[in-house]
Amino acid sequence: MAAVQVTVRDVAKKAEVSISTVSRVLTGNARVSPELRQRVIEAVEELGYRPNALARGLRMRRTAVIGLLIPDISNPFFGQLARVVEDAANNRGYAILLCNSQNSRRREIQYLDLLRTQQVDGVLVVTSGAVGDQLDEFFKLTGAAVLALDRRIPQFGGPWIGVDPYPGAKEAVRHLLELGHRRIGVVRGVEGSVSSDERYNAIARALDESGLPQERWIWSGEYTLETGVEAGVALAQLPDEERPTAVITTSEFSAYGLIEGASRHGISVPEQLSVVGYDNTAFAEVFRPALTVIAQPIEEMGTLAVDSILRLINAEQEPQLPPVAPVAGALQPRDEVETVEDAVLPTFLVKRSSTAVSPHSEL
Amino acid sequence: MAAVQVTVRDVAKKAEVSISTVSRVLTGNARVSPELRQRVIEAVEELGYRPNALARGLRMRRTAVIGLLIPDISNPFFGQLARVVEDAANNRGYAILLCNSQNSRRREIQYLDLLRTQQVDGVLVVTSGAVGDQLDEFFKLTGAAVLALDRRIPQFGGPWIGVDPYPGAKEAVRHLLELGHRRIGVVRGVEGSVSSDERYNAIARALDESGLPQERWIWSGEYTLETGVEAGVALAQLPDEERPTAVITTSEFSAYGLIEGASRHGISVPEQLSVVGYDNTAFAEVFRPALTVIAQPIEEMGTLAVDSILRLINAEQEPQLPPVAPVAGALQPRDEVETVEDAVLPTFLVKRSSTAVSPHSEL
DNA sequence: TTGTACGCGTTATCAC
DNA sequence: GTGATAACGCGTACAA
Repeated sequence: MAAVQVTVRDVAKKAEVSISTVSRVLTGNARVSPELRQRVIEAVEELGYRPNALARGLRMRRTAVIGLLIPDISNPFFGQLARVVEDAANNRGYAILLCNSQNSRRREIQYLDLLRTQQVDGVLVVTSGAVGDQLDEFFKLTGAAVLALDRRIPQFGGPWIGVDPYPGAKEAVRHLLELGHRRIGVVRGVEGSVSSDERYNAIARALDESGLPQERWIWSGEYTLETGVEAGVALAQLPDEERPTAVITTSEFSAYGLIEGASRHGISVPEQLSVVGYDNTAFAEVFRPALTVIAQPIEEMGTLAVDSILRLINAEQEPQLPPVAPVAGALQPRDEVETVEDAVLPTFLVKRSSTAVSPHSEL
Repeated sequence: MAAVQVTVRDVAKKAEVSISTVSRVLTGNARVSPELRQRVIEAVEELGYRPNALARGLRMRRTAVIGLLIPDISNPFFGQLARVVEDAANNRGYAILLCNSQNSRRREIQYLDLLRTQQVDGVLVVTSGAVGDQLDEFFKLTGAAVLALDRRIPQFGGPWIGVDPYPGAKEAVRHLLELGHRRIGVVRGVEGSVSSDERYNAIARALDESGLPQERWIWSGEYTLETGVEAGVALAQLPDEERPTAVITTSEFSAYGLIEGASRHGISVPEQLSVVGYDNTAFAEVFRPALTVIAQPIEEMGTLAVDSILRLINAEQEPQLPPVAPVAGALQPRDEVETVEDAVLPTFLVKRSSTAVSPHSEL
C-alpha cells in the first residue's frame, strides 16, 4: 500500500509559501496575510491534507485524547455513560480511548500503563477495584488529568464526580408511603463496598426519617439477577403478615430478579409487592411491569465529567473551532493546572408500573 | 507539575550504554550482549520508563491503535460487540479508539477524518449509513486496514464479517412448527435497508421451505419498541381464526414491544401467542417471559473481526510478548498487505419461554 | 509578516 | 555487538 502521507511541506510547496506559514494558518496562532492564507487553504483542500496527530502530539505534548477506564461496556448503564462521555468529548474535539477493565484490577493497572505510553491528556476512571494509589502515581508520573467518575475511589487524591443516592431514596420512600406501604424491605449490594454502602445508607436514612423500621427485611449480594431471585424467593416464604409489601433494590438487575423470584411463588408485582429498582437503563421501561427506579442522572454526570476533566486539562480556553475548514482544531499549549471540585449529583425517582397501592392499604 | 518524561536517553545514561542499545533491548530487533541487556532492563525498571507511543508511531508509521466506528454504544447489542472487540484487541496489544456515530452519517464521516489524523492502523466499521465510498477513499488515503463488521456496506470494496440470518430463521420456523404453529407472522425492519432485507428474506425463505404462507402477516418499521407495540395491537384486532399464533421479529426490542402491545389487548405470551426475537442481548433472559431468539454469535464475530483486521495490518507475526518486563510490546514493521475474505457466521436459535405450544395445536 | 532551523522521542542505517 | 546520526511531521523561537 504505502499511501504516502501528505505533509505540511507538500502544502507549503503547493501554496508557494514556507511551512511555518502553513502551520500558522492551520493553528491560527499567528497572523498571516489574507493572500497567503487563502493560498494555503486552497492547497490544503486540493491535497486533502490532514495533520498528523502523532507529530503534533509529540511536539505539543498534548494529544487531545482521553482515556475512559470503565468496568464493563456491555452493561447498559456503563454503555449509556460511555455514550454521553463520548459525545461530550467529541464535541470538544477530544477522542476517547476505550479501556474496558472487565472488572479486573489487573487489567485496570495494565490499562493505566497503556494510557501512559499513549500520552493521553486525561483519564476518566470508573473503577471496579481499589486503584487509588495507582491513580495518584499515574498522575504524578504523567501529569495527565485524572477524574474519578460514578464510583468514589478510596485513597485517591483527585476529584470525583458522582451521585448522591439520598434524594432518590427519599423520594422512593415517600412514594411508597403514599401508596400505603408500611413494611419496606431492601435488597442491597455486598457490604463493605463503598458504592453499595452509600446506597444502602441513603435508603436506611430515608426509612429512618419516615419512622419506619429499616432493619427487618434486608437481603444483600452482588448486583445481579440471582441476588434478586434469592431475595424474592426468601420473601415469598414469609408468612403474609410478616412479609414486606414493598422492596427497594440498589441495582436494576436485582429488581428484575426479585420480581421473578417472588412471582415464581405466586407473589405478583405490583399487586402484592411493589418494587423500586436503581439505575434506570433503557430496559426499565421495556420490562413488564415497567420498573419504578431511583434514577441516576447519567447525562449530567457524563457531560459534567467531560467538562471538568477538560478544565483540568485546560483546554477550556476556546470552543476550538477549526480555523481552516477541513482541518481538525489546533491544540493550545497547556498552561497552569486548575483544580476541580468534587461534584455530587442528585438521584431522582422515576415512577412506573412496578409500584402500586399496598395490598394492606385502606386507601 | 510538568512531570518530565523519562526518555530512552535517560535510560541509556543510567545504564551507561548508548540509546541504540536501549532501543535494541526494548524492541528485541537485534542482538545485545547479556550484560548490557541486563543493565538496560534494570535502568528501565528503576526509572519506570515507558516508551512514548507518539514518537514510536511517528517513526514506525504504526500506532497499534484501531478505531471502532459503531452506531450506538448504549445499545446492548453493540455494547456486547464492543466488549468482545476490545478484549480481543487488547489481548493482541492493540488499543481501541471509540467512535460512536450515533447513527449519524455526518458523524461517521467526521470520525473517519479523526481516525485519519490519528494514524490508526485499522478501522472496524459497523455503519449506520452508506459510507462505502468514503471507506474506500479512507483506505486509499491512509492505507489503513478497513473491515466492515456486522452490517454489510454497499459499494465498499473491503472485506466484511457478518452473520447469516438463515440458519437461525430455519431453526426458529422448525421450532414453531414442532410446537404446532401454522400461522406465523413477521415483524421486520424498514424495507430497503440491507440488513433488514437480509433478515426478512431469510425468514421468508425458511417459511417458504416449510410450505407455510409467508405473505399474510407482515408488519414493518424501525427496530424499536414502538414498531413492536403497533404490530402487537394490530395483531390483537384480528379475529381469532385470522390471527397468527406465532410471530418472528427481526429485532429484540420489537419483540418486547410486540409482547406488550398484544397483552394490552388480552393476548398473552406464550399461551396465545409465541414470539421469537432477534439479537440475544443479556436482557433476553431477564425479560418475562424469557425471550426465545434468533441469536447472533457476537463473541465469534468480534474475535474473528479483530483477528482478520490484525491479519490485514500484518501484525499477526508473533504473539508479541514484551521482550522487557514492564515495557509494552514492540511493533514490527509492516510488510505486504494480506487479503482477508468475507466471513459469514451462522445465527442460531436460543429457546426460552416466549414460545410454547400453539393454542390451536392438537399436541 | 515571512522563512530557517531546531527539537519533541523513537527506530533504523550506517560505520566501527 | 555497539555507538553516533538521520529521519518521522509538526510547531515555534529566532532571524530577516
